[in-house]
Amino acid sequence: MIIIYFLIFAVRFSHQREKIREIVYNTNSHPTADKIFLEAKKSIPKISLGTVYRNLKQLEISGEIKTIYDDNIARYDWNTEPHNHLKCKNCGDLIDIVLKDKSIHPKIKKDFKFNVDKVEMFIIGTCKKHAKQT
Amino acid sequence: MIIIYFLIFAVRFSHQREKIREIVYNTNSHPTADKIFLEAKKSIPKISLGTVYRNLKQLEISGEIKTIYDDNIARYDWNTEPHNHLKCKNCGDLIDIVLKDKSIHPKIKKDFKFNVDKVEMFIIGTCKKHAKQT
DNA sequence: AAATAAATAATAATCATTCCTATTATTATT
DNA sequence: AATAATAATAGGAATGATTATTATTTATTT
Repeated sequence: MIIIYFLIFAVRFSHQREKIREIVYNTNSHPTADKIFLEAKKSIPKISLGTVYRNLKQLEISGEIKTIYDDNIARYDWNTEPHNHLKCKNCGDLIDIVLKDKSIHPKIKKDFKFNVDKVEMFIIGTCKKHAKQT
Repeated sequence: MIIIYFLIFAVRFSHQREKIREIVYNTNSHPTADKIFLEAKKSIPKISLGTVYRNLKQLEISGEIKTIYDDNIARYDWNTEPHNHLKCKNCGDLIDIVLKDKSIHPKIKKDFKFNVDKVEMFIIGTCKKHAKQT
């Protein structure tokens, strides 16, 4: 027996979603849902936090943004290309970096029989603004 | 002027803390606070979740255990040596691995003027139990 | 054994996030 | 342009993880 599901999912235009997308795409600091909410409020005063979360999830599903977890809170990133983050323990800033080294993938596959999809890396330390001179 | 602070912090014995330490040290699955709480309850029925969290934090501060964040919940690890985790997206299991390659430290220091303390890496994919054959 | 102060149990509070529902807004159809 | 269908919203309640509060208990010192 063959069962075919058609999931018809009509995504309609919404001003709120446009604004949320615009905010994420214009922010480099990996904002939290709350930051996005406060920013969106400036132009859409009645917007609700639930709307922000719902649309962020939808934008993530459609591949337009990426969610990253910093300790236990979600942050949102316009950069959907594979990349990693430096986190300064002094200022909390997240800095995007691209490490193009893919050599660990085959190594992990060989050593642990584990198929790697993606590597989420948080490199913790002190950024140049806060480093003591060495 | 020289100011010297003596922070006298008398840590007293407690059965609850001993049990919590014992549970973490005998569990390889990176248990959550709740799991530890349920396990501790078996021998200390009146233990409270607050006690579990308070002691886990204290054990973390004293360097006896390590906290890792898996998406948005905290897990606890007896392994305080630098290591990383493979996370299977099917079963959610976390597998400890040690990647001894420290070559990214000087590279990041050079390229980004960023002093690396530690690298937290979550390698997401499918473990051997759940991998399709390739 | 009495005095002390750290640790606890129980519970309230908080914070991020998700869920619920009556209402509103977008889009397709007449 | 009006109508119908239904996706999206605002507002608020609910949830789940974690932290804070406080009266009581317990380990240690005197």
